[in-house]
Amino acid sequence: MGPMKAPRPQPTRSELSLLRVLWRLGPSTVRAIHDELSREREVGYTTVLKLLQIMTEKGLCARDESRRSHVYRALAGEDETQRQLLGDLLDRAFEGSSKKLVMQALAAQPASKEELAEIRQLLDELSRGEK
Amino acid sequence: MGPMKAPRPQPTRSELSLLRVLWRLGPSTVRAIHDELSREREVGYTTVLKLLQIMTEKGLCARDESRRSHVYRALAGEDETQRQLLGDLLDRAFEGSSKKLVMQALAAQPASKEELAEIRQLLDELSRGEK
DNA sequence: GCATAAGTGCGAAGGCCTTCGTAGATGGGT
DNA sequence: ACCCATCTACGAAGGCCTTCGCACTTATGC
Repeated sequence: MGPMKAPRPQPTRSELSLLRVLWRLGPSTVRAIHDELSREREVGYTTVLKLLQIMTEKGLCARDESRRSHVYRALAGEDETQRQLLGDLLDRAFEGSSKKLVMQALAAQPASKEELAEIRQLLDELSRGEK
Repeated sequence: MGPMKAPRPQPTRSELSLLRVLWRLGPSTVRAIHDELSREREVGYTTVLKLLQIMTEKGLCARDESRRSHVYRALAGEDETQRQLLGDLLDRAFEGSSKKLVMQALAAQPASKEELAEIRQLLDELSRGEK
């Protein structure tokens, strides 16, 4: 048995909002991240900085200190994070039934016809694999 | 415009775990809820009591005090709560795209063939309405 | 070179969540 | 009537999250 590596912790609410910015912009300075985030909500510069430092400690992102303005990049992937959050919600609120979850999601937030078609296609692939 | 009635707050992690018990058991005493919850994790009796009191204040449940042992019942419905949680996650992590959410959910937590069929059926209904 | 702007690090306040101990009230059995 | 088990109420501790002010450092422009 090798050493157990700590799984990436689940991002908190505000950490996730920073991750979303990072996913959108790619590696960025605090300044850039702050500016981008400020477009959707008011937030202090040092708040963003502090959060990024915490996220770096937790392994959610990494930073390049070679320049004076450090450059942060996400370590947590978007898909990985989404699946992590979904898995958690699945356990907490849907007794692990992804069918229930999917049906509630579709019922609550109707998707467009095109999107429904894409989902159907995925469904087909899954059924085939499942056969 | 009538008076704005406060929307039901989103249940916290542990509130949700109590709601799940209430949904399963129906109206119950603290004792019964505690016993049931104890089957899955260790928790103090007064912890459950306190949480139920808080939930009552928040409007997540209501209690009948006509007997000495108060009887609690959920006010937040299961479907309603699930949709609320999904909606929140949708905003926070999926940029509001239910398609992305559904596809990640299906990819991450494969459902059985039967379940996939049920989902497909729902999809058909939605497509029809969407036409 | 010096003032100013921009950047990082530190620490701490305040809020919410979770948990539970303890006190006091109430009912049941003998 | 009394004792014990059961119940509710209250408060508070501790943890994590979020936010930011302040001090210090480092580049930039005149």
